[in-house]
This record gives sequence, structure tokens and C-alpha cells, in this order.
Amino acid sequence: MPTERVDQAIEAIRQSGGRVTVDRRAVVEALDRSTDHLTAEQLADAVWADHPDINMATVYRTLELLERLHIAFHVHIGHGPSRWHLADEVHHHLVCEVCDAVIEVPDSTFDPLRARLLADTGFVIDPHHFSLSGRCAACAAAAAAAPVTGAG
Amino acid sequence: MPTERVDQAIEAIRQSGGRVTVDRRAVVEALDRSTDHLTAEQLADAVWADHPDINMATVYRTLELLERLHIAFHVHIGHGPSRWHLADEVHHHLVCEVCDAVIEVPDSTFDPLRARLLADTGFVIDPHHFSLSGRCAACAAAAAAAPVTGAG
DNA sequence: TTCCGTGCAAACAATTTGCAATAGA
DNA sequence: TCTATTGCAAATTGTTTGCACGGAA
Repeated sequence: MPTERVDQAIEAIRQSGGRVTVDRRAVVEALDRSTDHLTAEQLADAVWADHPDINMATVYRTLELLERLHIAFHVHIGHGPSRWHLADEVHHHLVCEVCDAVIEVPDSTFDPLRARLLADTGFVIDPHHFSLSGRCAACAAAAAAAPVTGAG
Repeated sequence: MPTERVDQAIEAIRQSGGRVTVDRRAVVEALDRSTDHLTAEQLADAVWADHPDINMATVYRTLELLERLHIAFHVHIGHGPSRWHLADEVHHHLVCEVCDAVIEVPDSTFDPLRARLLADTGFVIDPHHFSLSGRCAACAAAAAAAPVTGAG
């Protein structure tokens, strides 16, 4: 049972002149099903659960299409590969350098910074593309208790 | 004529029990010479100006060492490869998605956000690792004048 | 019917690694 | 000397591409 998000995405593909194929639908549905942000590989795994024959290249090409249509986006989180998600309420990611935990924060948290940067430099932040790194509460506390030394 | 930064880096390598080699010194000096943030490849080019025989793998291994010693860091700016720089005054990068311009902003700009995130989540921002993306003043103005349409 | 989308396999870019030779301390 | 470092070439990882075939519109 396709959700509204899926229907909208499919419709947007059609509107843009693209063809609605089984493969594309499968990718959109897999994205829609997952709450997390998936790597292309994880997404392919999810797609393959129902459609084992869909090619990796098709997954990548579909993601590219979806991003062009502003239906999906990728974020860089920590070091690994890009992670993909459907357009949704905007949020940012804090990634712990130590334990790799990902903490989501609402976009509004960035409003003061956004205003400041706009005033200072004219730059308009787009929250989609990058995460902020640092240390989560637990790892920051651990680091304070046992600071890194040169002798590590 | 090695700068103070170079001397300090070399000394730190020695202190950590590492050997001070021609190759490592060359990489540190190339980093020190450049004002910009260089990709590993650009850095290798700079190294090769004086030492054409130094291997790419050695450049990567040296960068890894320098990062472990907190002498150098890499940042992710826009899409391409990592970019490297010596430890310096801390600053953040704003990358324009449209024209790829990189704008540096002082760390203090982030103080309010830092305080807010610390209070809300306990997360401690480390400014080194990621850039923020968005649109620079010029491209934001252009976008406002001629907004993106589905019809591209 | 007419192209667009797909599979396949190969190209690609950035980076890492194993192993024998070499060169700092 | 003794072991950390290097060169080389090959492996890895994530992603893109060219081309001939097959399926949406």
C-alpha cells in the first residue's frame, strides 16, 4: 500500500516527463519504508528484498533522478558513503567522532546562526548537505575524564 | 627556511617516537607553504615540485600520521576529495552549492549555536570536519531573481 | 512505434594495503 | 643494528558511464 509520499514522488516523476518503472517505484518505496538515512548499498538491500534483480546502477541512477526532482536528498554523515532520504521535515545531524552516534536536531536550532551568517556574509545555509561533527554527551564526558595525551 | 610551524610539527613527530624523514618533512613544508586547503593530490603536486620521487601512498600515510598527532586535519568541502591543512586558528567553511565558492567564518560565529547544542543535547561541536553548504550572497540573489522551476 | 530506462561490465576517483627493499635512530 | 618507513602495484570502496536490448507511453 503506497503512502502519500510515494504517490507524490511517482507523480512528480511522471510530471517531469520521466517514465514510471517498476525499478523506480521500488526505490521510492524502499526509501519511504525506512526511517533512517540509508546508504545506496543499504537501500539496494531493501529494494532487493522484493526485487532481487534490480541493478545497483539503476539504484544510483534513480537516486540521481530523485535528487534532481527534489524528491530525495543525500547527506554526508561522518566518513562513509552518502546517505539518502526522502524530502521531509528539515533537520540537521550531529555525528559523534568517537562513537559514531547520530543525533538529529530540528532546523530551528540553526535559526540564530542562519540569521547571523546571512547578516555577516549574505550566505544562506542549506541544511541538507552536511552534518556537524563533534562529541556526543557521553563521549565528551569520557574525554574530559581521560583527556587524549600525546602518548596515546 | 622552515617556519616555526614546520619546526613544531617535525618536533612533534620526533616526540611521538616517529622518524623524521625527508618525505615527511617535505609534506609538512608543502602544507605549511600553502594558504589554501589542499586535496591530497594538490599537496602531492606541491611536494613533487621539490621532491618528484615521493610516492602518493607516502603522502597519504604522512597525512594520516599528522592527523593522529593533531598537526594537520582534513575537512570535507562540497563534494570532492578531503582537503588538508595544518592546525591553525579554527574556522568554518561555507560552501556555495551553485558556484563552489568557499567562505571562511571565524569559530566565534558558532558560539551561540555551540552553547545551544550543548545545553539541548550535551553535544560538543568540533568545527574541523565538515563544512556547511548553501548559497553565497551572489548566487542566493540570482536564485531569488530567477527561481528554479521544474521545467529547468 | 519511439525513445527512455535498464543490465552489464568496465571505467573511475580517492584511498588503503601487503610485502620486500631502504634508510633513520 | 634494528625496526619504522617507503615504493610499488594491486586491492578496495563508492560511484559513474557506454552501449545494446527491452519495456513504458
